[in-house]
Amino acid sequence: MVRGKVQLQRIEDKSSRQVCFSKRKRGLLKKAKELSVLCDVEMAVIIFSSTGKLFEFCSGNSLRNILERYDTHKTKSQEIAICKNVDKTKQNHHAEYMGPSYMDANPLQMVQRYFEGKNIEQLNITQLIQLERELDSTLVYTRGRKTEAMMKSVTALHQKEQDLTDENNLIEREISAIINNGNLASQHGRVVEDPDCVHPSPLDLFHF
Amino acid sequence: MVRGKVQLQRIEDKSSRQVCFSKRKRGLLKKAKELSVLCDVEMAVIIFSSTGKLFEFCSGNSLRNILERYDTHKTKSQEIAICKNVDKTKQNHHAEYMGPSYMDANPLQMVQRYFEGKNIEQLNITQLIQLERELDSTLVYTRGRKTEAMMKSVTALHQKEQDLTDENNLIEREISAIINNGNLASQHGRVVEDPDCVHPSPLDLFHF
DNA sequence: AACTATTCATAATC
DNA sequence: TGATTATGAATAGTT
Repeated sequence: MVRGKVQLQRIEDKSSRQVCFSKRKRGLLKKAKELSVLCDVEMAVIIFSSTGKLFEFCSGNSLRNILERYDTHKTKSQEIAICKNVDKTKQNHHAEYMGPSYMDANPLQMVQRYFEGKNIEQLNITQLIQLERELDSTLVYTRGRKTEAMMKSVTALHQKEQDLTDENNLIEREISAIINNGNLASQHGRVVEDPDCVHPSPLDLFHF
Repeated sequence: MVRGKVQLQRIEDKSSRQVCFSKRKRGLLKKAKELSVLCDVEMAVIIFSSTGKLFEFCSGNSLRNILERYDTHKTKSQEIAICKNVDKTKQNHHAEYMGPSYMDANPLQMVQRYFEGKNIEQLNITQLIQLERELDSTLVYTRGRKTEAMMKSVTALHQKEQDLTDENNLIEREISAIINNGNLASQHGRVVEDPDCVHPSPLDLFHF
């Protein structure tokens, strides 16, 4: 019996998670087969259980074929793909609330603690290969996040610079106006033009 | 309204098929996301519509990572063959058991969970750089260990091969001796050459 | 694109 | 584990 709406968050109890995985995996693979047959589409599903076991589905005969088609498709429209990914990550940031346990710890410490526990000296080859893969993907992820963060930072700095420039221009204009007014007042009492229209800042060219 | 059980076969009407695809694709991707989040598994879904358009889903950050893991998994049987050898020679009592807390989550999920909760604006770039450096050096170290372990494995295999070859040669000589003894007894005391000099094993070529 | 009448998936329970 | 069942979710057909 399903009680209330299912919360979309990691099931903490290991056993329940395993049972849920088993059931939902079956359900998903069934749905995948239905979709591929009913709608006559080429598709692939790859699932790694938390124990590292691989489950897969593909329409047609070969998953490898689909992956190749995927690669072809990707290299063809690489720029678009990159844009999409950026959008995805942007959305994800605001997506959902995370348990506090991960918010508190420093990620560096977290990772260090993890590797201390592993005792790399004593791992066998299989474990080393697995660890290498984990490290690699974590590194890729981290680099991505770093780049993103740096880009954001650069953009923010640029915005700040722009704001300050604008402010400077404004002040400059005000000073000019005051000086001109002073000149006018002392000379012929004429009013100055709006400086906004007269002197557009050259820095405007750097908008992006 | 759903009338009767759905037939598992291609929907012939193009329009209905398109509508069905649209609906079911959404459903499937939703289920995929639920499975990946609830059960904390790594997975990917790739769908090509009949019009050639690509739809995809992946847990974590990169579908490419998952495909790489898939490839690695597929070629794993070779690795296991190599590993068994070394694991036997160098018993790893210590590595066998590790605290379950560290074995459960992989570092990528750990790091992702940490950063997903944060807004990009709040990210500490210094933290990310430190993390990147740590991951990079651990990765380099791990690769070194892996290479070393594999070399040892290969050496051990080679040694085993050498031993077996020696044993074979010994047996061969014994057999020759027996046969020759028989010949001597029945013919007239002629002695055969040392088989070692006559038939060097081709496997000797693989010394390194 | 909405709206239901149904079937389907599955969380809880045994 | 495996089966059952009450309930929420998905969706085929209709508008």
